[in-house]
Amino acid sequence: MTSTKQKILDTSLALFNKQGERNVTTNHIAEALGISPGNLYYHYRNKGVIVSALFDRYQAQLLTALEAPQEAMNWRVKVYYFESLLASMWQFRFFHRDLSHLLHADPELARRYRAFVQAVTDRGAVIFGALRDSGIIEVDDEQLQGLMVNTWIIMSSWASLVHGLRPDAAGDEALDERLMRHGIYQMICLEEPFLTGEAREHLEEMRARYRGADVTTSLLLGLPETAEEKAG
Amino acid sequence: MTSTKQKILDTSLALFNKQGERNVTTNHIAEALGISPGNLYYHYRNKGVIVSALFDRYQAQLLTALEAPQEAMNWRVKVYYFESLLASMWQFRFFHRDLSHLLHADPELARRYRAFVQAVTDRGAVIFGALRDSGIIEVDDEQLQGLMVNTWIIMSSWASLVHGLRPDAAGDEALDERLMRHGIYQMICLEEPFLTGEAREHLEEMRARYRGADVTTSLLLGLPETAEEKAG
DNA sequence: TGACTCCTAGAGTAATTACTCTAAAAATCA
DNA sequence: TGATTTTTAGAGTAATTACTCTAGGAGTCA
Repeated sequence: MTSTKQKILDTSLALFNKQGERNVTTNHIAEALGISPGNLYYHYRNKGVIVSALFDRYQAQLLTALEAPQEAMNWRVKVYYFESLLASMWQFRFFHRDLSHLLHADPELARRYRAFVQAVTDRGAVIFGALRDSGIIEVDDEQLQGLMVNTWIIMSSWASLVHGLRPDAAGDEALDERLMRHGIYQMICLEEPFLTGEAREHLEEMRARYRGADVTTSLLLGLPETAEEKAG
Repeated sequence: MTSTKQKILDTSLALFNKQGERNVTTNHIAEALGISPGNLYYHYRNKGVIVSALFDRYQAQLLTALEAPQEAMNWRVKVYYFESLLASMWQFRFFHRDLSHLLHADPELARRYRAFVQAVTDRGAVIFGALRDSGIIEVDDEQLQGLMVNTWIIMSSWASLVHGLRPDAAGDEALDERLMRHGIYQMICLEEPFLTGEAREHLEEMRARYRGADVTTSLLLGLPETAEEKAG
């Protein structure tokens, strides 16, 4: 028996992800829950604090996923990082999708977001450093820095990109999952040139595991991928 | 003497870039121009067609910038591509920043946007192919595909990223320019591992030319960069 | 039972905003 | 000049939407 307060967050998140924060009114949220608007406002005094509470969740989840590795780094641990990070960002994808508006509407959230990115890049640097120390990637300091920034961009934009190109994926869970995982594939492409040793040996295995389609852009652009689809 | 119709587009673009499409009402646009709302609606029957007209401009400009190279590819031409592409995207940065909402609000625009991305990736493939044929980069087909998708992500997200992290840059033209150019630096980081021959020899020169700061994340996160700034 | 607190309902409001309508000024043309 | 078309103004409207307010149910503890 989850509380009304929690259910409001869950439902808001689901609706925000599906329709975008701008298109979800507080009345919609209440209706989806079968409660009154007044009830909703009893628990959250305005829409902004719902968004803010969701950001709390998102932030906590992502920073946890970014905690420095306990054990020695290896290519399996690395993949685990990629996967859990992208999964969290996917779960709260409305946030990056509507980032510009959300930050504009709430300066305090904007401040917190910047601190959050700071924390993410700090922890990211630790992780990439560990990857280097473990001989998984071979990079100099400047390359590491560039790689990290680009990784953050890909990660934080992936859901938006997919949403813009494949709005039809909403509701199709299998396709949704496939598109999400292809984001990991793009992250693999990003670091592939720097892979060394054992990690490089497993490159093709990793690629195959996350590649969403034979032809990347077909998946992203929603073009037919197989001969049958083309025929049908 | 530019026509009112053109001036409406110019002003809308400026306001959209500065404040975000959602936060700019038709009345604001009219007021900024010193004309009446009625006048504005005489020229554009609703707000959507203004956005749509701006997309026309953006699309035309970007696809022109993506035309296949006439002459043989060399590293200078390549840099020219990067710079003119990112400049165009920067000029219309409101578009990618509010993409999710804009596409949601106008299914026809969404359709056109997808065709646009299709055209961009088609032309992008030609250009990256030319880079490979000219011996500037060394990549196999899969790497080329991954590189191109990642390049598009970085390019199309750069303005949003910057806006989220450095809202203070609005109004400071020098800083604005510097942040934009650092996007090119990130693109250089992206393809750096694949550079060969003469292009690689000019790598450091290129990096220095576009690098916005000694420490990348300082620029992005707005941290003090120099000893004086730290002291002050 | 009664008192007290938490939770809920739902009608209603104030503010915003995209957009309309009428009418008149300005430009164009016969 | 007069007729016609293009362009402009600006008051006004309908719809949306975040949010309020009052009143009452439901659980808890004396």
